[in-house]
Amino acid sequence: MDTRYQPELIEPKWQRIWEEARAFNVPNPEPGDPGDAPHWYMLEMLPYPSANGIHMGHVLNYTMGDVVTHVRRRSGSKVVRPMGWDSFGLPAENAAIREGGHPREITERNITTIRAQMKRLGWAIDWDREVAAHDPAFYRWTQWLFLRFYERGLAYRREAPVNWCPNDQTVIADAYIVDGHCERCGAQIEFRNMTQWFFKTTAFADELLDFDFPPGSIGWPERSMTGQRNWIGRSEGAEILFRVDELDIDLPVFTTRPDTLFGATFFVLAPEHPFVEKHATDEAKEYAKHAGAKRTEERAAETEKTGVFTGHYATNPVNGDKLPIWVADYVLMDYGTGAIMAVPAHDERDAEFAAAFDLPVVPVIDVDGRLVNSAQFDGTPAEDAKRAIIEWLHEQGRGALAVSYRLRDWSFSRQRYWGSPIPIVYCGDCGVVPVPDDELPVLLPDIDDYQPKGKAPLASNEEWINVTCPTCGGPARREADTMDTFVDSSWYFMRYVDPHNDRAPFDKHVVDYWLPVDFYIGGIDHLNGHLLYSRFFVKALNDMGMLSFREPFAGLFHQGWVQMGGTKMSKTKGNVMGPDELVAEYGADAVRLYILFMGPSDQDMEWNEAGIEGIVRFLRRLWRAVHDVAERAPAGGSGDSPLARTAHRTIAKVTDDVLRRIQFHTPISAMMELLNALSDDPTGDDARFAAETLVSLVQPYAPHIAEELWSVLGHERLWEQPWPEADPAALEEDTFELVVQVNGKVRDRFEVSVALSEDELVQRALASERVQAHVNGATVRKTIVVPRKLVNFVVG
RNA sequence: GCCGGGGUGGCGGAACUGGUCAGACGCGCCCGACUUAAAAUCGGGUGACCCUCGGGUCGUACGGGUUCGACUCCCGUCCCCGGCACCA
Repeated sequence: MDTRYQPELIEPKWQRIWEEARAFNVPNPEPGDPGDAPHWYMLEMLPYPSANGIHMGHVLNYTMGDVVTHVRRRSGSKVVRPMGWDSFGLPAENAAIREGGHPREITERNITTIRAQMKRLGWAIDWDREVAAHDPAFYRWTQWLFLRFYERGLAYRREAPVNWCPNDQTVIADAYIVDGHCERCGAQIEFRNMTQWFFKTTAFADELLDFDFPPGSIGWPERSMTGQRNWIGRSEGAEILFRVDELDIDLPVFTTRPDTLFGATFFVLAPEHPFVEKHATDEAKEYAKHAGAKRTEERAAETEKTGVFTGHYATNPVNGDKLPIWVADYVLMDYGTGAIMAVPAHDERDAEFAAAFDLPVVPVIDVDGRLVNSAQFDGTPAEDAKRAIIEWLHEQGRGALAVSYRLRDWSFSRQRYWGSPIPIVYCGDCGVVPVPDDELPVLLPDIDDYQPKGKAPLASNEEWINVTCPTCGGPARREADTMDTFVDSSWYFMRYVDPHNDRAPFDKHVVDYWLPVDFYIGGIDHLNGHLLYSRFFVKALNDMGMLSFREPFAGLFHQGWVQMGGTKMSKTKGNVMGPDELVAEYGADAVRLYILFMGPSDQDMEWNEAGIEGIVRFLRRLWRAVHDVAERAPAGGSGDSPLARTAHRTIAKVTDDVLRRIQFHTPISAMMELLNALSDDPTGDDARFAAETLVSLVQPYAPHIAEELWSVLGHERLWEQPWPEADPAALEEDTFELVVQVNGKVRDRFEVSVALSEDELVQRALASERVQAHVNGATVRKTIVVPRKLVNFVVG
């Protein structure tokens, strides 16, 4: 028999067997299935089909998902684990511009490559459920969902300042801007006023703050929930009306500090505030024009406060003070009301402004946190004063409790070609007209010129753009912008469970059966984008009655970045390391094990190929040991040997780490320890049991070698064998190593029976010569006994 | 500034509810076996310092504290990473 470990032979063999056996295809429940059998939705963020294929970050992500998939499957759950393609988007379009060809051809070529890479890694994916965002059978339903949002006012069009990427020639969502730069290409983002499509994410701002998962869910990491809450940025305060008497209008302000209302000494408007254009002096208008053109980051970077008096005064409703109205760029139009009451005594920014323009400062809170200079509120603690002043304002009809959010609506129209068309036409008579459902999908036409020119490439396709109005039959034009690819990824995980449905995006019963997703693995970079948008989609669709859950992802895990040279692998940085060469050299099993063995999977790791040798050695030793056992070890076994107990301990450790602790590297260490123990005694009592256990535990990590060795041990179809269970009796030890300390320092250790009483333990401990040497005749002041662990004598 | 996560051998890291001389497992390195040799493989060693070779002292960013006992809990300091940030 050839006993060399040759992954290049066994891996394709088992991959073929799994495919033929349809080992990992999982059908949906039959109609009428109550759905009470355990099931599990394992999801990993779908990949963009890059021309570079997948890199080690993907390998980490999908191997983690694979381990969980196998363990859950074999633990008795029906596990759905699909795969698909985030296949719209800029890189393919840019490649088409650069190198010619059609984005569709480029994308589909990449998908073919990546699918083969994925299959070569042996991931247990249900390929029957594969979906692709650019497939008309998929984007038909993306468009259909858009129309449902549109009908409810959750998708709308307005002119607004938006983030423009001058390099990609399109609008970018807030969540994908990093330090004022395009997250994708790195170009500096500009500020433009454009008519854009928005999803009304703010409609769910409050609800998005709560994370309400079904009982028993894994839940989200604390930092992720905190991160989204920060992004939403809820502030409680008051909206207060200040009257401009000479113009007979009210200017509302939002403040979180209504208790400082008596300290307001001036009033400031954002440069974009409509009041400025209508009522301010020419000088103030001129200032606003320049200041308003600057981006928020530029404004924040300015060290000196700037501003101009508008020529008008606002009346403080609480004391009748006439406050000069200024326009200054430290006030932002897109937060609160775009206007503030300035309280220089208690706000740093207002203080700077007051200092720069020599404006008065009136303190209204003393060192004890009580109000002063505040008439009838003097002496009230600030916290109480907030309520009291709001109440007073409310009675006067000059203010009310108010909540403000940092979150803004999601602009999702893109001025590029390779995305789903937005199913809207513009009619001279009827205005904005949605394309009727039975005309979906609005197919993305083939065009010759993808070059962005500051407007959508589709806009110049006269043949496509000119249509008849669905309402009146008159001439109309199609919307030429396409949808952000994050619209596709906001619902793909629901299409996965019902991918061939041609009557609806998905069947309610099917999504309600599988969702919410039990475990979702993906990068934390999508926290305020994709993950927030998906939650928004689910809440909206729940309101529409299309599904019964309120959260899409009941368990979330962020893998760390696989880095090279200290930065995350990415095409733009040119530090991408793919799995192909490694798989060819060491085999898929070794690559899978190694990427998980590198460290805690939620922590960033520096790619370093050197350590893979250790994993290859482990696999070779496993191979030899199991063959050795198969040939020489006796059948049966007492089940009571130290080796058997080690095997049971390993089962408990691996299971607990993977399922509860979500830690993938320590199980590998534990399996190495078991192999070390087995290698020491390959023909002993319970060697066969230990070998079978080890192979069974290795299977989720290294399924090919496990399957091969399982057959060497005389068994079949390991992938559907029950996950091993640790025998509690075997975990119980008859003896334990008693640690004896004197003054907290270990002085002796020896095996004792677990049956000994505390007194007996103390007697044994005192009997030790080493202990006596340290007690040395002194008085034992105190004795601490920790059952099954130690005895500590406090002496002296 | 606010919020979150960290700091353990030459390296990646372990120690899960304060309790087995902290350092599992692996990499690297050193020594040895096998070999003409190398590779592969196998065995041994590997926190620091001291040592009469029995062992001893110190050691988990730093300084304190709680405790019989602290990598683990508390207070303070330094540093690193991430999120939010002229958000009123």
